[in-house]
Amino acid sequence: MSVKPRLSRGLRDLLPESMIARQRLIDTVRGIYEIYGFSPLDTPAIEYLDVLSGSAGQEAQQSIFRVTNPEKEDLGLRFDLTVPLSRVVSQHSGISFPFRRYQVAQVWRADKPDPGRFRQFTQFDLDAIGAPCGRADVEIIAAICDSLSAIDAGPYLVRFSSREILNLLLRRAGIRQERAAAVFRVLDKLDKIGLGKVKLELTSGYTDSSGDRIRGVGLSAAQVEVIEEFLSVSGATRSEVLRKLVALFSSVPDSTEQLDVIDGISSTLDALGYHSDRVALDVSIARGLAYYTGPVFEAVLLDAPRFGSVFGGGRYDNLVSRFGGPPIPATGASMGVDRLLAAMEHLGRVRPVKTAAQVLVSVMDETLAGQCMRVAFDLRRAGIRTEIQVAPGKLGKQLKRANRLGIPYVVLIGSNEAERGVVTVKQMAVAMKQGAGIKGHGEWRQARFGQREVARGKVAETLRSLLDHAS
RNA sequence: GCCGACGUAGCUCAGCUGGUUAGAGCGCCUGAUUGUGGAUCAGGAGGUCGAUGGUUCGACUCCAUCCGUCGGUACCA
Repeated sequence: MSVKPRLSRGLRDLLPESMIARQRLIDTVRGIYEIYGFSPLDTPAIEYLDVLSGSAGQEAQQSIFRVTNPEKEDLGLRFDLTVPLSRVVSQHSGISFPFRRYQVAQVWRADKPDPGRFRQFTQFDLDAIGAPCGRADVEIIAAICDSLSAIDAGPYLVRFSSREILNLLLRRAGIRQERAAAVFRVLDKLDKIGLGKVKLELTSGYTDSSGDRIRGVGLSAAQVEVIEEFLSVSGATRSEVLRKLVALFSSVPDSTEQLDVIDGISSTLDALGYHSDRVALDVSIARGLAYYTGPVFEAVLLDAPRFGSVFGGGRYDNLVSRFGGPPIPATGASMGVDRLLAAMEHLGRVRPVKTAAQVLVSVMDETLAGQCMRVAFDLRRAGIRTEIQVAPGKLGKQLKRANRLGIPYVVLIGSNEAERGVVTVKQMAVAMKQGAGIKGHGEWRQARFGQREVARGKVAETLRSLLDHAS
């Protein structure tokens, strides 16, 4: 009885066609983070369950994939990279702060999968631990911008706000701090469900179209009015929004100090060239997450708003202290690699590439295979990504393979070439263009479009110049 | 998690109110002067009809449960 090949729910294979674009994106972003002087970190996929679940509520524990080991300990797969990071900085006493690291790795959540949302997915995190509010947040936001620009994701907007601004709102509206998490979670949905439903959910709740009862937070009408007034604060620039916030919160004690922090971040961003057209102060950004304590931010692709935020992050000054010791100020952001790729694919900004190979060295005649191999290795040593035909087959089949995989050049070495110490270089695209009008099979075959003979010693040089001109 | 729809070849689907050997297009493989992709033509492979149980003389078709997919909603550290 054979085993049926299959994958469990929410898991998927990433075939070469997906992996090539993905790795290029990751390489590009890694380059940005290294330019910023961040260092790489890796941690195990498996952590102790209590290490993972401490920070999150019990509802969060449900989405942890549980595992065990031969010692029968309770373990789980990491659901993000921030919690393992806070373990690392608490556990390794030799670490010197600020600890600025990046990490790209798989994480797992046992949630219901949705389009573009899987149970195993990749996050690319950038964090600075031991960095108080200010420059560290600025450089995280700047790195988000530089990454989105570098990967050519199209127009984007980083929106940021601050938990402290939201706390001012709570004080102005007379909402107790214990309700903060519930209120923020509802506010975070503004984009998705609109003001009307947000207001309902903040008060009495409502019954949605599927008949599901949505529980309300139970605020008073007067409190919701204050929130609505706050949410209507907007402006063309960050400084305009800030001016309005200063006016709005003038009656709340200490509000200017809190808003000065945001003002500082905003003006530094301006000085560095990150202006309001791509980094907006948007008071509706709450981030659902409970552990944020200061600035919070997220990024969307403006042409693909339905994919939601492709970066998310914020300041979490208390997270590390749950492993004991003093609070360590920290800030960071996480790129949703899968979501970002899905959005860019949707926008046609990811060119599908089936293979990394630029050249296929065909093998027409097994007795000449040695020569073919030598040519292939000459190309490889010249830095040209080269596949050599490793399975037997007719030339037609080999060309078909190159065509299908999108390999732009094929090197042909048969007895004709071998006798004269040359090889034939075929440019697949040129041949396709030249043969466009041809109807008959025989004529097509004999025309041998897009081919040129090159001396054996010049193959690498020739292909190098062809490739350079093509790109 | 909850509500709803759906599940037939690798993909997109057809299959009349239950009735013999389940079809098409695309894709794939082979071939059409043995050293040439494409187009065209000719062949071919591939499905225990999502799984299990039930109703029936008989089930791809009806029923139940499970699994999965899609849509909505919730969640998203």
